[in-house]
Amino acid sequence: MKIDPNSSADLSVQIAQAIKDAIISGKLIVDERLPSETELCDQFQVSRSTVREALKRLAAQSLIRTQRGASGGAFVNRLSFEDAYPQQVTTSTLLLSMNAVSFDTACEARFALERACAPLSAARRSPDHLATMRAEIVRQSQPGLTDEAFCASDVAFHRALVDGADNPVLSYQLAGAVEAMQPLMNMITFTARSREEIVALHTRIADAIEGHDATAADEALQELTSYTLTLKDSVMAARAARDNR
Amino acid sequence: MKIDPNSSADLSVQIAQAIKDAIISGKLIVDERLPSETELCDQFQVSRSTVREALKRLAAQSLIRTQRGASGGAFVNRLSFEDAYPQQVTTSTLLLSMNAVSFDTACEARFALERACAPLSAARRSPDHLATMRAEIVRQSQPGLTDEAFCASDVAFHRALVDGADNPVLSYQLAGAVEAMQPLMNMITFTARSREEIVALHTRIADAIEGHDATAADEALQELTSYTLTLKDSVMAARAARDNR
DNA sequence: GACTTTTAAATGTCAGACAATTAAAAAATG
DNA sequence: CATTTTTTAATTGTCTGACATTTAAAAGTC
Repeated sequence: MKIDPNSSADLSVQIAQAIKDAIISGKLIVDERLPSETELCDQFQVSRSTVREALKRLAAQSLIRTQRGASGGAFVNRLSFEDAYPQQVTTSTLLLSMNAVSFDTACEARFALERACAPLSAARRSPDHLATMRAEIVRQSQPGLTDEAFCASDVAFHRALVDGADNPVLSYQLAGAVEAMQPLMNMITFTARSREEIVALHTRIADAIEGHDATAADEALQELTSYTLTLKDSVMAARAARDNR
Repeated sequence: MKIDPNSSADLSVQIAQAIKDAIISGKLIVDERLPSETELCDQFQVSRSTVREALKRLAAQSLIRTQRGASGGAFVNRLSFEDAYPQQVTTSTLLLSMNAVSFDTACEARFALERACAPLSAARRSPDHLATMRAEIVRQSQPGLTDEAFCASDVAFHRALVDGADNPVLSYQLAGAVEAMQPLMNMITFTARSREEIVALHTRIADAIEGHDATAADEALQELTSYTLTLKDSVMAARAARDNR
């Protein structure tokens, strides 16, 4: 691991990159201990603050973890799917909010990806996933539910659908797409009528998944997509009318 | 923005989280300047090193950028899709390599997601995307190409297919799935025969996309999926035979 | 007015100290 | 000898103060 003394980049950035490269290339393996901060100072010929800033950069990306005390230090972290989920969700959420991604675009992406999972889920879903889906449908049918809770349950339902595909890579990728939609969905206030419709479609999806019927699941998902867009259009139209009043 | 003095978490972690929350919740908006390091020291009642470590954590996640000099400081960064791509690819790559995700699982995820994009791409692809796909097919047909270059071109082809859907959210999500597969694909050494087959399938895909034929594109992608798995199986079998010799 | 110089504010880096934590070694205890 | 307690040393976390570097704005010069 070496840094370029002629580079204009900050030293802590260069050091972080050097260590990151070593991890990606496999020169540093999971759970391996990095040299102590003092040793890294010697190695890179920089002060401890600089080394520490580099290490904090890596820690922020879950590439390393640190432990205090004797025989402590920085260790290469096994990047687990569990760790990566929330980061993926945060990033996706910020991408949507900061780049003014339209509801239609986000919705299209979400349902396109979800429809990709549905056939796999229909083939492989466990009783557990099915039970989760059914439970969320029950929750969604309860009258007193707030809009936020309804949306949260919606997310949980779709997460279960995706997880039913039993492919951690898909679940990870979809986590961002599905959960990041929640703030956008929250903007829609659901009437009793629309909730009923959504619950009906969710039930159709759950039935299809239970019956290993990929085609029926796909159809229901497609209808849910267009219904969601219809709903959004009517909410937007109503708002526009109110604002012009 | 406040931190909990009773928390056992590192101060720099708490401060980073407080600022992150402010960004996510919208209390700090894009391009807004954060207080200077000295001001943050006063505000959180900690030393400058601690504040700096917190800021480096945020910078590592592209949430802020810093500028030196007068009227410099830390600014809330607009998280662009371009910035998020490489992070997504790195994370996905590490997830695959550190969690011993099987080739089959990764392959399934990749093609499932790609098939989700294909119909949209067939409907909306620009001449530009089509030209890229054709150009990569030509490159893949050249005899002297190394396996690495062939795989890189393969990735470029599929990226163009995905980008043809003209949905930045999809492109972002797929970047991880498609590019992270490259190291795994590199493990397969492509014979002249298999390259021919792949180029033929790519041509069928490009033709279908050009003709706005979603069904044909999907069929070709499905065949490409099973061919890829066949190829991997034969390579693995050949290796096993060699090792037992 | 256009150019140059100076200044001040901000981040980047360094050096050294002490605090807090923790595992292991050493000592005490039964 | 086995177990518990104490000590020690290594390591990260935090603080303080200094200086270097960069940069935009202000001041000065022609």
